[in-house]
Order: sequence, then structure tokens, then C-alpha cells
Amino acid sequence: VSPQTVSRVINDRPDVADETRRRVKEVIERLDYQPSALARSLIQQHSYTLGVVTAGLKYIGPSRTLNGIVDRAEAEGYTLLLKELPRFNSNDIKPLLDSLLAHQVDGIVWAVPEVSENRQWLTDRLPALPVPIIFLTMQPNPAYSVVSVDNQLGGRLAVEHLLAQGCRRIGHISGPLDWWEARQRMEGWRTALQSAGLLSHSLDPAGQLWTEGNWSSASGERAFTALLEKSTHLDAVFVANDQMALGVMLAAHRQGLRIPHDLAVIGFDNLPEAAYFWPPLSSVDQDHHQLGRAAVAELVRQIDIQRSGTAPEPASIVIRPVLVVRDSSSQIKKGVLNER
Amino acid sequence: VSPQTVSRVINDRPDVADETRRRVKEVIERLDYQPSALARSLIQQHSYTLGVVTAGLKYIGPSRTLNGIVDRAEAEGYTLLLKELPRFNSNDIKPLLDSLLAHQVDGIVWAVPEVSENRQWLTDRLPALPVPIIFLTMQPNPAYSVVSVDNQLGGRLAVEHLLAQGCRRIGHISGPLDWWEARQRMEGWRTALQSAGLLSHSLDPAGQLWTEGNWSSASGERAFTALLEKSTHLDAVFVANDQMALGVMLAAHRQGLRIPHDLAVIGFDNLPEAAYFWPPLSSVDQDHHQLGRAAVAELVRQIDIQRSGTAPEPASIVIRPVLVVRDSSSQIKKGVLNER
DNA sequence: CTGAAAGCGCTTACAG
DNA sequence: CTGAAAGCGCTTACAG
Repeated sequence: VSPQTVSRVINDRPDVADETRRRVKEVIERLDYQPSALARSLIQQHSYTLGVVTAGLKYIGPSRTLNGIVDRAEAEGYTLLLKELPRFNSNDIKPLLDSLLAHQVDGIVWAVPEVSENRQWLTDRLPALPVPIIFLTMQPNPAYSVVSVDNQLGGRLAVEHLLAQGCRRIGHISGPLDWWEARQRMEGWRTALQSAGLLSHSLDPAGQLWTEGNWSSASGERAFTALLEKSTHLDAVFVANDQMALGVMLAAHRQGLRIPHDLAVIGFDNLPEAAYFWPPLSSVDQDHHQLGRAAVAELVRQIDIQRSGTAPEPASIVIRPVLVVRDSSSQIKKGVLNER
Repeated sequence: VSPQTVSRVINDRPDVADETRRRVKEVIERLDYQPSALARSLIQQHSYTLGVVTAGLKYIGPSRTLNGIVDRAEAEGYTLLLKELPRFNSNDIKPLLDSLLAHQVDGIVWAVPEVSENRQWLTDRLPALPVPIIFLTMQPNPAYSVVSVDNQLGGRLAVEHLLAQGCRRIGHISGPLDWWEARQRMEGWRTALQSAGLLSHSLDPAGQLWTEGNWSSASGERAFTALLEKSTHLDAVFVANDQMALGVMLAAHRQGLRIPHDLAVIGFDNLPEAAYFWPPLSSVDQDHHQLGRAAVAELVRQIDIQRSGTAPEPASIVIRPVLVVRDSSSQIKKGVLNER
């Protein structure tokens, strides 16, 4: 039998005699033969491969996002090429991007959060990019395809809940402000306080209700100690992630503060462990897994469109976070609070 | 200029005139040309690509291991193809393996822990595998290349520390016993107790000192409650991971038990958050990142050997865990303990 | 319904 | 030092 007949059988083409097809299939089975994906990609100019660029894989957020990307990619029949940026704010993306393109990926998922100047390369490189690319976790922009969580909404949900619980002096421990996500969560905190008439100055100018952390538990502990020094009568704190909130609670325990009676605490991310912190931590849940899945779904859609000849329109997808209330912020005795 | 001259320039061959080399380089630069990795792999029969099979990417352990794999692979100049098993105990690895081989990977890292029968395929498939493969987290075996942490040692370290603190009734909450790691940690607990003459029966036959969890915090909480019901005078518990230990501590708080005075607790994994639990949790540290790096280093070594014509010898690498002591198990008032 | 020819984008001998 | 020829393992027209 000739090679192209085998090719026809493998690709389920109709123009093969049943008998031939049967015989070829039998031999394929017996030899455990499988076609070279490489040769196939080369000739078809279609690799069924997606490039994924990630950063901070040692943290749980990026891993869960990657998990969503992998799941959806396998469901769509795509194989993943994985690359990692050495630092979140790296702008040295040329070797990475070149390597992915050399492997003829059909599309790219840029699963690196927007931090300081790490989107600068976009202006230079994006116009010449031969394949669709989706960005995760950055400011939506009509020029690109972006999938993000509404972090500002998350911050608002947290603070509005605290207000409903009777809290009035609500502090904030933010992530590093060169992170877009950190700025958005802080903005949510600010707007909620302003709407309630509890933040008269436009930006808490003395910074009395706010301190900056670096996402780690250690920084949360430090930031809370600093916050207590400059701010009195604090009755609640919205912390920009669960790890820092854990550090805050440890510091509060050591100060003899009771949570939530003396101090209500809300985190962000809703780690699986948050429900087992002491006390169980209220948190804004963001679905990293869905973020990854949505990105791949949109990317594959754009690849198909591009392959059919038309240029795909950029799309922005925003995922709404949800507040999960636990002991650290509920059943506060309001009377006690009002006395203070 | 002819294609093969360009090829020579790109591959830094000596036999090109300096002037020609300069001109070619300039054009490459100007056109931002990059050779197709696909075509190259096809002709060289060497893809500089590694297949990675992982499972449970939504958990922090597998992610950190993957992080180590990625870091080392990039340092060695290899690109990664990432696949995920749908379940830890999946034995349906044929499509996965076939896909990796179709992409002509030069080697495979099997970063899936040994769970129930998920190594059965080895006997059938391994002999015919055309590329080296390294297994992570399984029982070392002279027939394969394996990189593992010494989980049994970890269990012993934890229990010996508790004994040194004066604890005598030391319980264990294990992971699911179809996991090799769970069995090893339990075995470490048992041998340490036996050496101290504190476990007369070979296996705590009534199971009075032991309960099985499923790694989650929720299961830790349940398991501890069950353990308290059947076992009195418990003064310490060695828990097979930090998440379950968190659940144990929550249940202990709710029962009014003081940690470590009434109950000492030690976990396993040493999550970054463990130092900020309440109280800060003692834990056996296993370096997932190093596990991943070591696996890739060994794999690349074997690829080079195979390429030079000889068949590589299987190698077993064992990484020693380290106990990190924190408040949850230290400065126990021995007098108080002895009274009970 | 089946096979001979050409080509995807490279690299490896082999000539000159 | 440089180029013409052959081939990696496939698929896509084109003949028959």
C-alpha cells in the first residue's frame, strides 16, 4: 500500500475501499504506528499546539489558572507548550515569544498578570504577531483580547458587606501597587467607602487607613502592625489576598484582638484553606480555573476564525467575583461596636 | 546566498567566510527571521522538547514541582510539552503517551504521584518506550529512574521530635492509604513509636491512634473528631499534610484544646502559610521545587547518554526532608503533660 | 479507488 | 568557502 493511502485511512477520508481501509487499520494497530505530529504540522501549517506563558507557578493562583488552561486545551484537542517568565515584571519576552513561534503554535495564552511595565512590548511586537493571543488579568482594552476578573467589584463587595455589618473604620492592606489587580481592589475599597460618605478626602491623603503589602503572609503581618500604629479605632480591614489576611489575623491574635468582635477581616482569593483558618476567613472568591478555561475557549474560537480567512475581533471577557462570608466578618455584636 | 549557507551561519559552523556571515546575520536581524523548530526537529530527530505529565495542578505540591521542572528545563534549553492526567489514579495513559511521542519528545518526566494502580501500565509500555523517562514520587525501583522524597524519614523526624518534647500518646492522621506517600509517612510514624516502645502491637490493631483523611482540611477536621472519640489522653498528633493539620487545629480550637499545651500538632509539606497558622505550625518540609529540578537534570543526562549510543542506567534519587519546628509543637510544659 | 510527483522548511553529506 | 542534491515524515493536488 502506498503512503498516501495510509494517510487517507488515518485522516478518515471517504475515498478508500472498505477492504483496504480494514487492512491498513489492522497493520497500524499491530505496529502501534502513530503519525509524526511534527511532519504533519509542517505540511499542514497547523500544529494544534498552543503556547502558554505563565509566571509565579509556585503560587496557587497562577497554578489554578494553568489548570483551567490545560483542561480546556485538552478538551479542544490542543497540546500545550509551556513557558515561564522569570519574574512577574519581566519585559524581556523576545526569546520566549520567538521560541513559541518557532514551534509554530497556533495561538498564545499570556497568563501573566499586568505588573508595572510588563505590557510595554505589546506596542512593538503585537502588530507583527502572526497568531491570535489572549491576555489574562490585565486592564481590558479594545485593542486586545483580555480575560479578567472584576477586581474592583470584588473590593466593593467586601467593603459593602463590612458596612452592612456595622463597621465604620475600615482599613485596607493592598497588594503591591505596581500590580494592576492590587490597584483595582484598592479602588473598590475606596469607592465603597466614598459612597458611604466615610472617606471625605479623595485618597485618604495621610494614608491612615491604608498600608501596602507584597502578597505574602509576612508582609500582611507587618502591614497590619504598621496600620494599627497610625490608625486608631479600626473596626475592620479588607486585605487584598488571603495569605496577607492570614498574617493579619496572626498579628491580631498576638495583640489580643478578637476577630470579628474587635476587628472584622476579609481576604481575597478564597483559598480552599480559608474556610479552616482561625477564625474561618471571609473572602472574595475568584475562579482562576474558569479564567483559564475561558481564555482557551476564546483563543480557539479566534484561531478558527483566522483559519477561515477573516481577522478575528478582539474580545474582552470579565468574570464576576463572589463574596463568601465566614466567621471572620459575621455575627458582629453591633452594640459593642457602637460603644467603642 | 543559498539556504545551506544560512543554515551554517545559524548553527555557527566554522566554514563560512566572515564577510558572508556578517551579511547573512544582518539580513536575519532585519527580517526578524527565525528557523522553524519543527523542520529542524524533523530532520535532526532531536526536538529539544520534553514531555511533562502532571496531575492535580490545582494543588500547591504538584504546581511547585512543575515550577522546578520548568525552571531547569529552560536552563537546559529544552521546551516543555505539558499534559495532565484527569485523575491521580488514572491508568489510561495511552493517548497521553502517544501524543507526546508523536511530538517526538526527547524524554518524559512523569510527575504523577504513585496512587493505587496507576503504575500498572509500566510493565506493558515501558520496555517499548523509545525515550528516557523519569518518575517522580514513587517507590524507588532498580528497574526505573525515580526521584522521591524520603517520606518515611519525614514521619520519623516528626514523631521523634514529639517524643523529645515529652509527648507519649501520639496519634496519626494519614492521607488516603492508596497513596504511596501516605503509606510511607504512616510507616515513619509507626516505626518511631515502636522504637520508643510505645506501640506494642505491630499495627495499632484497633486503629485507636490512627484515622485516615483525604488530604483536605475538611477531612482533617473530621478525622480528628473521629480520633478523639476513640482515643483518650492524646497529647500529640502527626498529620500527613498541612491542609489536614489546619482542619485539626480548627477542630481543636472548637473543642477548647490549647495547642501545643493540650495537644501538639505537626504537619507535612511546610506550606509558606504554615508559619502564619494559629498557632504557627511545625511541619516536615519537602522541597518540591528541587524534586522537579533534579528530575529534569537526570533526564537530560540520560538523553545525552542515549544520544551518544549507550543505554543509560536507571538512577534513583532520594531527597531528604527537614523538620521545621514552630509553636504548634514546642515549649510544651512537660509538668502539665505528665500530670494528665 | 489507488499511486506517482511535489513540497512543508530545514540539515547533512557530497561536489566543486 | 559555497552550492546542488537528497531526505526527515508527512499531506495535497493531480493522474490514471
